[in-house]
Amino acid sequence: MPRAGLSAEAVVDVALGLLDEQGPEALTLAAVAGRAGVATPSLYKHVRNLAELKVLISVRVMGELAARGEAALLGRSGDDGVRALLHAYRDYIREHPHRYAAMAQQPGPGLAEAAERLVGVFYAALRSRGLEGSDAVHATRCLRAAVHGFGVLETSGGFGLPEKSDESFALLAEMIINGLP
Amino acid sequence: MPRAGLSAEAVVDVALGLLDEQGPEALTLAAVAGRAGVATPSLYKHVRNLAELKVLISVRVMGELAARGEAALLGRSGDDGVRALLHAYRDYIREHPHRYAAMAQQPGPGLAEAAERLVGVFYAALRSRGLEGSDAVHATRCLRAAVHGFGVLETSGGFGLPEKSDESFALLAEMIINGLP
DNA sequence: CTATAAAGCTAACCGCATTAGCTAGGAGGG
DNA sequence: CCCTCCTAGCTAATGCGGTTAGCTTTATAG
Repeated sequence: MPRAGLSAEAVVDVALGLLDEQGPEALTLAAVAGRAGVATPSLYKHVRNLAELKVLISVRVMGELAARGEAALLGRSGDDGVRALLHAYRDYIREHPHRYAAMAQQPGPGLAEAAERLVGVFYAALRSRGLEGSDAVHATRCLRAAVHGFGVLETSGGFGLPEKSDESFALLAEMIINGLP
Repeated sequence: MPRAGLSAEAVVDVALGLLDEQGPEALTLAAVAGRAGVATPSLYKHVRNLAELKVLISVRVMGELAARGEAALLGRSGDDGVRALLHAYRDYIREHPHRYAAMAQQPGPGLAEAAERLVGVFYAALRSRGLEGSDAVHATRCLRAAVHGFGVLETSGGFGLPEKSDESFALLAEMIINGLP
């Protein structure tokens, strides 16, 4: 019988597939192993345990999100840049709700670098808007809070009424942009 | 040996204590039973299963939060009311971070009523500020998103830098209040 | 004083994470 | 071409948490 040829990266790939298709409940080592065509304990050759797998997933997702944000910022500056970043972030959440939900965690060890890059994107957008230092720190928090909160509420079904959530988000984005110091 | 004299309410009380002191990981039927001085399966006489216990916890927390908001709104109107509501909400999250984290869920059956009351508080604040109908719906979403996002980021350690988060929150609140239609 | 509904208990099962220790594929050196 | 060694993978086993079934006991109503 040929080997499966796994690796930590491959395990994360499989786990992300599972996450996207069946949600966070389904993210179990047994399920990942099954989908990878391997017995459960074999995963431990590539990943220390479930907790570490989750960290690796977070790192991957933070990277994707940061890349989206950086792309949105390309060639834009000022309010336009901030607006594009906010919308790019929210679009990602809508495309991969489970992936995003699996990310929101404390900045434990191993996550610091990826988290820094992600926050850096917000910081960069605000710098091009003319904010620096303490002002930028506070503003970054506001941007992150708004977009994170909106994404969570939207994808977890918190918006029951028929009003279009696109409109709600546009309002939120403009409120924040116009309110920046 | 005398009976423990449990009830669904009492089970929720015990569970909340556990949640507050040891976080969401520790919220296990075994732990609740132990703290209540009862064998694990005995809990099933009061609660259908763990999922239902979590729903009951959510209902309780939503109620507490709604009560806080209603109290903050008493005797205030317009921007003042909205500001007081936002701060009251955030204060609750800081006082009971685990409790709040355990609440954020989809509006499944049994939660609808409590969720409605909670959303109603936001709606009321906005009405006194002069918003109605569709405008109020969009604005409610913005308020909830901002305060939820900020609370989650703040309590999960997302704000690493030394800048005071009180200041950040005040900025967010004012940005939103000034940006209301 | 007794009958009954409810509260509690023990025993047992299942799924999942994790560990220990064995087996075998396959690459590198002789 | 064969031997050796590393390591991916396997099986077996443990422990914990949730859940179910079925028995026992308490307390209360009649």
